[in-house]
Formats: sequence, structure tokens, C-alpha cells
Amino acid sequence: MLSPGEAILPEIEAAFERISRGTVDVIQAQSLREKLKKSYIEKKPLRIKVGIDPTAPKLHLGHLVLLQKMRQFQDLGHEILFLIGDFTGMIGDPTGRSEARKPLTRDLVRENAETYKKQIFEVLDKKRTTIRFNSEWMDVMSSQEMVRLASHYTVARLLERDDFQKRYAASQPIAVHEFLYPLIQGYDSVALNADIELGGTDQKFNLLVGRSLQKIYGQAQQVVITMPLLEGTDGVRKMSKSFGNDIALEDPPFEMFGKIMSIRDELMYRYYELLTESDLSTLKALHPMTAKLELAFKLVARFHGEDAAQGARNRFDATVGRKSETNSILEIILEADSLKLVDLIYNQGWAKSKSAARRLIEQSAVALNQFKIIDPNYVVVMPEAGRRHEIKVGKKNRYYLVKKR
RNA sequence: GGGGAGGUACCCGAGUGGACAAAGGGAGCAGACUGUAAAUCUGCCGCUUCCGAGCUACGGAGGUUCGAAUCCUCCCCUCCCCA
Repeated sequence: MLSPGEAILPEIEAAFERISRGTVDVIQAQSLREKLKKSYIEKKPLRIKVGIDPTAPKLHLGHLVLLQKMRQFQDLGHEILFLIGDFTGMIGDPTGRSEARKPLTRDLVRENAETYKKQIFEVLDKKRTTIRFNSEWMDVMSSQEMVRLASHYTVARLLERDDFQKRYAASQPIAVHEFLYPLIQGYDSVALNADIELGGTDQKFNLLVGRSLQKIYGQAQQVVITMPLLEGTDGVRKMSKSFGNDIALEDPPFEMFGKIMSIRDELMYRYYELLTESDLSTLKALHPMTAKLELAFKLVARFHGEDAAQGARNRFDATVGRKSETNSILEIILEADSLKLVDLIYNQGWAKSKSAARRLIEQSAVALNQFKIIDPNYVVVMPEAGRRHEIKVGKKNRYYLVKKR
């Protein structure tokens, strides 16, 4: 006869497997199993801490990696503590490449928090999410306590942190307050009495500080789970708005669809692994293009609904695909009788300067009614009533031009 | 307090008086090709332009010079070493 513990083992193992998908570190794996088991037996949800800094309120697919994992925890019945680092945000996060970060005001932080809420609940379950701010406990911490906190860690250990190490070796500045950052973030785990902390691999050090501090403050140590940093559309650097390689959750359908279609094939499987729960081996059997179209559809549908995803798909085919379905091309209505092609391209925002527009023309990127125009001085004469021009500029812009009546 | 090294375009990074709107790489854009806006190859990649040219730009402000990213002065910022 099985003991109660053994009977639930397969379920625990299934949960463990699901949580492990895509992770880089699970420290300690055994401890995670035990926490899952204990939670199951006692019917007490685990407290999952996820810290986020309040500077970049526009979430993108890189953030979705974490959100997705949080959602999995919630589906398994656990509670997410969504910690907005408003106090630490006012210090400025040292992990960022540029140390110079403008301090955020309280109002701005609250405002950003609202923006977050709107976006995260597209993925997270409201009932199992608690939003917290670390100013709750940091604002009231005395200097004495702060110093005591600092005494629990040594400079040598702080210098173990990868980016501190690199910067130190490369003779780059490290400000003293940056050393405080990991300590405070670690202390957040103590304040929240977290069972598990989830973060990107760049946060690993900070998350481990949390573990150490919990031990010092006499708490059970949290399990640290790190997720990879998702590469952006360039496939090279991590996804970040400042690199311009991001796909925002709030990107309009067509844009999101197109951006996903532009990623490298290998990267697509990574997106699948980290952003969906689809089975990877069946995907690899598909034609890459089919798989990518499915991914794009899936993600757009998730944030905009299936209809919007279908619309984006149609427009993608019309713009890029060969078998163009002309009915999904948008019309642009203009008042002028004629205008310079360069001005048209610039005014419509297809090129960010007239020089760029001119270059596009010279590089034969522009076609009017299927004919390439390579004369940069070309003047477009608008069509008469009931007719329209088809204009294509580069790969991404294809429209009909109609004269306003 | 003293000595030394630096700050170059979206990023990294060459350039030390003219051929520099500034090598090279990455990112971005376009064309060809294709299996998609993948991959690969090629081209473009500050702004304006009546296509002659003009304007803006190598941390900031001045100066030397026919001519400065390059030389000088002051200032700001960073790093290292010594005290």
C-alpha cells in the first residue's frame, strides 16, 4: 500500500516537469519538489515572488517568458507576489548598461504600476496575484537597520556578481549604492517570506542573495528559478525596447505578426519553448514557415483575439506573400491631384527622411501599379474617380491610393 | 593631493592636421534569390537639395591654422596607479 506521500508523487513530478520547462537554473531542484509536495499536502499555495523594476512599463515578449511561467504556477494553484521595485527603482538598477538613470518620482511609479496591471492581467490570473511595492518596508527602514542589512554581506561576495566583476575588471565605475541594490532586493524576499523567486538569468545573483538573507533572518530559503533572457528580433541581443528589437504585448496585430515572421528560424523554436506550452518535437516536424506562421498567429491571437490574428495573417499574405489577396490591402485617401513620390513616401512615414525616401526609390524599392519607379523626381498623378493606384514601398508597405472626392 | 589613460555615429570600435559624413563589425533598410519579413549574396545606411552643392556631427566652450575628430587652453565625465 502506498503512503499518502507516494500516491501524489506522479502529480508532483508532473508539476515539477511543467515548471522546469525552459528554465536555466532551479536552485535547488529537490527543494522545489519538497515545497510542491508540502503545498499539495497542506493545501497551502506557495508564495512566488517576482520582482520587476518600474522603469519600463511597456511589456514585451521578453517579459512574457516570466509571465508565462508565473501563469503556470497559478494554474497549479500557487500565488504570485508581483513585486514592483519602486524603492529600488528610485535608486536605479545597476544591471542596466547605462548607470545614469533618472530617478523616478512616486507619482510616476504609481502611474507605471497601473500600466503594468493592465498588461500583466492579459496573462495572469487576478485572483492569484498580489501586487506589492518594496517601498512598503524600505521607506520605513531606519539607517541602523540598513547598516545592519549591509553588514550581512561582504564586498568580496558582491564582487562575485558577474556584471560587477566585469565592470571592475574593465575599469568601469561601480557606485557604492549599486552594491546596496542586490541587498535590498534580497531583503524583499525576507519581507515577503517568499517560497520561490522567479527571475531572468541576469537576476540570478540577486535572487541568491535573497536566499542567503532569508537564512540569516531565520526563514526557510526560497527556491531560485531563472529563465533565459529572450533574444529580440535581431536574434543577437536580449529583447529590449532600447535596442529596438522588441515585440511589445501592445503592438498592433499586424505589426506583431510581422515582427514574429521576421525572426530567424532557430529563434522561433526558442520562442515556442519559452512563450508557449506547445510540444517541441511535433513542431520541428513542420515546415519552418508553417511553424512560424502558427507561432505568429498564436501570439497575436493571445493578445488581440483570433479575428485580429486572422486579419494580420491576411494582410501579411497580401503585403509579403506572392499569392496576394488584394482585398485586404488598405486604402490611402489623398486630396492632392499630384505629388512628388518622395514627399508621398516621407509624409506617409514609410521613410524617416526625404533622403531615405530618395534612397528607397533609387534602390528600386518602390513600385507603382507593379512598375518599379527609380526616378527620384517622379511625380505621382492621382487616379481619376473610381480608379486607384497600387503602391508598394519596400517589403512592408503596400497600399492603394485613392483621390478624395 | 600627484602621475597616467580615455570620452568617436543606434551599439562596439579604428582613426592623431587635408584624400573624413569618418575604417571594420553588429543592428537597421533595400534588391536578388527563396521556404517567411528565415538563411545566403549584393547594395544602402546624418539632414536638405533646383543634384552644382549646402548644412550639422567625433564629451562641452574657446583658440591656432588656408584647413581640426586629429594641435593648444579651460571645463565636465570615466578608469588605473601612487599618496
